Amino acid sequence: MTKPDPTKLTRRERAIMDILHRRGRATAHEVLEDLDDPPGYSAVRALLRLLEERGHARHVQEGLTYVYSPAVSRADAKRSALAHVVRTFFAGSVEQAVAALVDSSKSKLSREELDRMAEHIARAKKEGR
Amino acid sequence: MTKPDPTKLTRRERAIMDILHRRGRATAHEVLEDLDDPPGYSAVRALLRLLEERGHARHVQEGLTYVYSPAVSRADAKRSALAHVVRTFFAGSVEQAVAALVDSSKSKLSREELDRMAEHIARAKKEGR
DNA sequence: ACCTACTTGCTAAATTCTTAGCACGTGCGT
DNA sequence: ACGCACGTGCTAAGAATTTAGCAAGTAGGT
Repeated sequence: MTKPDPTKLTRRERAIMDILHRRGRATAHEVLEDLDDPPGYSAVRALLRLLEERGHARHVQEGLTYVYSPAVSRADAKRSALAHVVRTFFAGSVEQAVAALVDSSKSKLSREELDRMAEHIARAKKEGR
Repeated sequence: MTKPDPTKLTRRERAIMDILHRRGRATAHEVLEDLDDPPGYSAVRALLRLLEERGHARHVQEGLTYVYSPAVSRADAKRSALAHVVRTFFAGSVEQAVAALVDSSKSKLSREELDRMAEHIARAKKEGR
C-alpha cells in the first residue's frame, strides 16, 4: 500500500480533492458544482477516475451513480495538511500557528469556543507532565 | 492590482512557492536544492520568471544574482493558507483546527509554549467581550 | 417494448506545463 | 585584455494535463 502524496497532485486534481475533503463524499455532479471555473462534466468524471486509479480517492456505487470520497482517513488528511502549513508558513511552530488562527477570527469566536480551546490546552498540559 | 490566487498554481509552481514562503527569500540555486525530485537548473529559473510575471513572486538583484521572495506579505499568506485548511478539513471551525494542532504534537510542546497559547486565548476572550 | 434521461468507460485531440539548450552579459583572476 | 565561472533571457521541443465526444448500459415512465 503506497501512500498517495498530496503534493504531487495536479492543479485540477487538487481542486477536486479539496472538494472531496470538504464534502466528505460527492458525486461527479456535486464536484462539478463546486469547482471554480468549471470544465465539462466528462472532464470531471475522467479526473475522478484518474484520482481513484492513483489511489487518492475511492468510490462506492449508489444506485446507478458513483459516490467518491478521499482514500485517506479524514484524520490523516487533517494532520498532514496542518503539518504542511505549519512547516511552510510558521517555521514549524505550532504555537505561532495557533496564535494566528485565534487572531484571524477573534471576532467570530464565541466565548464558549474560546473556553473549550483553553480547556483543551490545559488538558494537554496535564497529560504532558 | 489583482491578487494572485494560490489555488491556480501548477504543481511545480506550488512547490516553488512553498519553498519561497518557507525560506522567505531564495535564489534559483537554493530553490533547486530544496525541491523534491529536482528538475534542471534552467527549469527552475524559467519557473521563477513565470511566477514573477504572473505576480506571485518578486525579485531583488543582489550583486549578479536574483533573490526571489513571495509577492504577498507573509501575514496574508499565513492567513489565507490557514483559512483554506480550516475550510477544507475542519468545516470552518477554528476551534477544531486548534484542537487538532495541539493534539498532533502534544508531546513536542513545551510547558512554556502551552502556557503562552493559553495566555493568548485568555487575551482574546478579554478583548472580545 | 420503447423512448428518455441518466450513468459510466474510453480514446484522442487540444491545451498547458516543464524542460533543456543556446546566446549573451558581468565580474574576477591571471 | 583575455578567459573562466557564474549569472540571466529566451525559444522551442517534449511530456503531461485536461478536455470533449462517442459508445454503451441501466432504470423508469408511457
